[in-house]
Amino acid sequence: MIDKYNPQIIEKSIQDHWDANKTFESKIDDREKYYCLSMFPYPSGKLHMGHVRNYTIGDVISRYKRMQNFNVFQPMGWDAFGLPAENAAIQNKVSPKNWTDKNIENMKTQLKSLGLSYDWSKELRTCDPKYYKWEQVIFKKFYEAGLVYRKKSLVNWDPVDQTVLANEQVIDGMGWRSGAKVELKEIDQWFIKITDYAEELLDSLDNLNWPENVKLMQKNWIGKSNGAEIKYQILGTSEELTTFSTRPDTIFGVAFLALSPNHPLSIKLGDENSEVKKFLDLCKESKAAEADMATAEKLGINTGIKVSHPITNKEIPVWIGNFVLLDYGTGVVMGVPGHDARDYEFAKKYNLNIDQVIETDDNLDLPILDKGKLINSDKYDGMLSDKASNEIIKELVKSGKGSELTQFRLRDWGVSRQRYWGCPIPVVYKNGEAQLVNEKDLPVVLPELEKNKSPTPLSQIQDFINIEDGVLRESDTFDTFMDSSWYHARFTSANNDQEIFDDSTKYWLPVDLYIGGIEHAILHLLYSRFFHKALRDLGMVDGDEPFKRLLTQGMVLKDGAKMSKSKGNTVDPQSYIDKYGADTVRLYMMFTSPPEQSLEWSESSVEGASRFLKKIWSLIENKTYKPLSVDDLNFDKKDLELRQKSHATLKKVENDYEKRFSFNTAIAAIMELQNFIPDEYKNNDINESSKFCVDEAIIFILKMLSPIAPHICEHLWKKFNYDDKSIESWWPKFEEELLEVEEFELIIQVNGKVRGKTIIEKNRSQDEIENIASQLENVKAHIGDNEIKKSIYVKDKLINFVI
RNA sequence: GGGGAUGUGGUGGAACUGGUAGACACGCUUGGCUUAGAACCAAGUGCCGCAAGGCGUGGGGGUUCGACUCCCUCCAUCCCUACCA
Repeated sequence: MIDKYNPQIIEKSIQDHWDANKTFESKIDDREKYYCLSMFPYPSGKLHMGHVRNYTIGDVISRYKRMQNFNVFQPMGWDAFGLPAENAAIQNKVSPKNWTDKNIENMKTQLKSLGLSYDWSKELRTCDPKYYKWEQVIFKKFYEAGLVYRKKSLVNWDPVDQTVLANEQVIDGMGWRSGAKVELKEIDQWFIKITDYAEELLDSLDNLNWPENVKLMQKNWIGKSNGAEIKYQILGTSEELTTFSTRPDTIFGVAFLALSPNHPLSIKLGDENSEVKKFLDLCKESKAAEADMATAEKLGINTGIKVSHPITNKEIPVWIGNFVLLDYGTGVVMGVPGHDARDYEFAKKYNLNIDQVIETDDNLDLPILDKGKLINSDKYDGMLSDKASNEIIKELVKSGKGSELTQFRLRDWGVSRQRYWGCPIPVVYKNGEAQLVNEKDLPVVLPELEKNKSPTPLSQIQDFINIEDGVLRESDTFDTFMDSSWYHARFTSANNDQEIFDDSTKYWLPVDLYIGGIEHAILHLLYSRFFHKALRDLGMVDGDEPFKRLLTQGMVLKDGAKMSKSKGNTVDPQSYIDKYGADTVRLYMMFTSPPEQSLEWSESSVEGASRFLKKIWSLIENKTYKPLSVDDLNFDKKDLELRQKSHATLKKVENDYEKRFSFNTAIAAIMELQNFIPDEYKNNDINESSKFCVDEAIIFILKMLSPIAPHICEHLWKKFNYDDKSIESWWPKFEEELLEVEEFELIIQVNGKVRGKTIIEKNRSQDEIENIASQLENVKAHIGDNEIKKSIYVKDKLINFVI
């Protein structure tokens, strides 16, 4: 009698067994290591579908690698500092710490119920002083290495709440809580010189086994551009305005210069002129986010100042433009309306000259953005853009009005946050002068909040910031991207209180495979790469890159949209785990979409996944392995076909798991194999050769499926009783000679359309093939009386007659 | 605004290197089992057409003997845009 498949019972008992035996704790040994890391979650309270998908992918690969005899390290931890904890604390009157701790506890239980093979003995949480102590140490070392400095920069300021707002907290220009009009404000902040590594961050992308789109995004983000620095003398003074341009070939088309509203000259003019001041104030009613800046209506004001063109000496007006960023280039743009879309829009609006200085073959309407041939450019007329740029730079160098310059779009990393729930920046100010806290005095511990008191920025906690007369503590915390830039390395030495990294770090790093959401393609991954390189230069880690291979998973959607509380379209994974079991949820996640694409949630497909596991269960549950030797058996055609299918499936699944991360097609192949087993083979009273073949298929199916559905496979493996080892202790081998077939299906096309199919032996000559193909009735009918002009033969695949 | 992706039946997807479009599932239809339903089993299922056949991978154009795949162009959706993580 077949027992019913009851996932709740078997999953719980196997998970308890894993826990009790510390099955997934890793130790250094002499096997090849494999460090498989999934991006750790922000402990928001509950797992969401994106987590389930991410962590299932990582677990499938970890389990597969373990079966391939790799020494696998798969840790898990918590990105535990951040804004949501502060918001929840204000809303629910609990401290951010308690809220976070409770969430972690809950989510950890959920992760365990998914059967994820984590080494929990290395668990980290970034809000733990034992963790962030080392972050403060790193910051100090960066400071000593000259990578840290202070400068003013813009933030979203809520004048009512008197706080700095994150971009997402500014809604339609208003503070989300106060509703007050948000303004840009300049404050002093700590910066890390990521730009020192811009060139290397760009160059070493080439060697990474990462998706091309991610590498491209990083490349564009770093944004190396070659151009020129060009100086314009301000008329009536000896002062100059310096601009950066990637298109010096368009210099004869300059119609205006535009200053950033935050440029020192703009601020000076604002102090002198109330109209300018009004305009600068207007520019402050913006949001710091680039997308908002770039889509805002282009506005400007003429300063009345004029500069002289460095080549023609013509007078050029200087404007202030709200679209000019202080942080990029020199904060001054040379406006060439004929050949730049933004400059064109600006010039149209304010009736400035629009001159064409570049000509191309196909473009007629200005602005012409492509390179081409110069016109209206004096002695450079007729020259091509690239050559002209070089010549013009030469002339500017000669006259001392310019030079060649390479610029990066990448800006230094502002790490200061004016918040409570973050890692304190280990600095004190003695009489206003910043000093790093001594290493022996680290960590600077985040002060606890008074009971039932909402969190406030550290600057308002007097006991914390006032140390003694004339000595104040820094009140900013670190950007949480700091916390997540080095956790992958700390996992390897998680329990070492004496050193940040140790011999284990040397053994496990780099991460062999890093898995996480595509939304982290730029910031988190770039910061982590930078950290790794900076730590390397401090002699703290080896190698140039932290993540050898990267897998970016797509979003989990419902009704075509990202699941979110505000849209009310969330699906709670836990209810599905409770109802169907972890194996079904894991199988569903892996089967429904390839990992890199977005996944549309579908209720009924979960049923389908569950149905497949039930089929596997009823196929195997009442069967036991029978030891037989191939040499004593005589296989008939059907037996051999099944063996061929089993081995071909194993080969395909290996390729899909390893090379393509294509779990959906691997599962489809396993389903095909399961469907391929003849019904009569499913009985227990069959002859020995058939028994051997069906046993082989069962062994392969369980082995291939176990990384995805580990509980049911482990359970059935034990019952099947092939050996007394865990199912994860070895991976089967396919036999290449079984895969060789003598026949194939020839496709016959006439003018590229399929008109016939026939099964024939391989390795025939083209003449033979043509002969056979043209005999087929349907092919004959389509050729008719027409002459065959040409025939194309693709060996052992198809023949195409062209008439 | 800029950067990066995606678009294939009623649905999720497959086609890996330019060579059979729709594997594998879901759903649906019909039949079996059942008092009935659920579950399960079997057959069918891209669209139009009685059929022969034609059409078909977001729209339009191109390259090729042959295009989901390569090129141009347009449209829609999603991700990132430096203080959400």
